[in-house]
Amino acid sequence: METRRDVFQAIADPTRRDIINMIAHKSLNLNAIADQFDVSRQAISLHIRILVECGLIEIKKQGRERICEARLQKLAEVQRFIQQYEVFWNNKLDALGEFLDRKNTSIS
Amino acid sequence: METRRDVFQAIADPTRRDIINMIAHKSLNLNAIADQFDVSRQAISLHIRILVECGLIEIKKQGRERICEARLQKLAEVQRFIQQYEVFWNNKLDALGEFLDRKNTSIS
DNA sequence: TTTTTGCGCAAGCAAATGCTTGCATGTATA
DNA sequence: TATACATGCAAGCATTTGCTTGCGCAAAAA
Repeated sequence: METRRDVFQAIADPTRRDIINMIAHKSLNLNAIADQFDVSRQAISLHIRILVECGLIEIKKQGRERICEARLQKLAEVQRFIQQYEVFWNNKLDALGEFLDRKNTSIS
Repeated sequence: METRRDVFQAIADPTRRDIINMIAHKSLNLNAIADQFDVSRQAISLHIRILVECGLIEIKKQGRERICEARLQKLAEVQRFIQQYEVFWNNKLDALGEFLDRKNTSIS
């Protein structure tokens, strides 16, 4: 049912973006992450599960700890989506963008 | 209450990403957009409202029609988030990435 | 071995999300 | 003017989301 875990949805939540930020350069265990937030450990655990399910985090068991490591390659999918529209805010192509804009104000 | 309309959340929904795709190069009125989907016109209307609220779409009234134009500059915010992690999947920096990865497997 | 620590599981809940149908209204068109 | 079209508004509803608390269990520490 909830196989809808895609990366776009995963990064939609600000807490999850914070978690990504937190472990991007330094892997942390679950409780160390949860300590940084005001919400309960369990809430963070659920966020992490979502990140795991969509491939943005990998968990390595180490004794009783779960070390969360960032696997951010999946963000490339989002980048691909964004990049195709980069033309619309990129300075060097602003002229083109506005041109297309004006050209299509009226529908066919 | 629902001023939580941020761009990340807006693009989390596949239908809304489709809408963005649809009007990126060609502005369309609301019904023309809704016709492309299986869901009701009203459902699409709500999606468009969300896109308007976060600044990704601008509506120009034209007679009885509402022309939806893409204003994708706001996507730059997402790009900024993504770009800081580009190093983690960029080939030329893979070595560095893996190095940092290994280095931080154990928490401090 | 007893206790503490790290974490998962499960139930419960309020709010948000995505969708629908029905009705209202302004704007073109016949 | 009567009618068809483009759209908004509102109510209702099922599902998902984000969160909480309480319990259980295995691993580490005392």
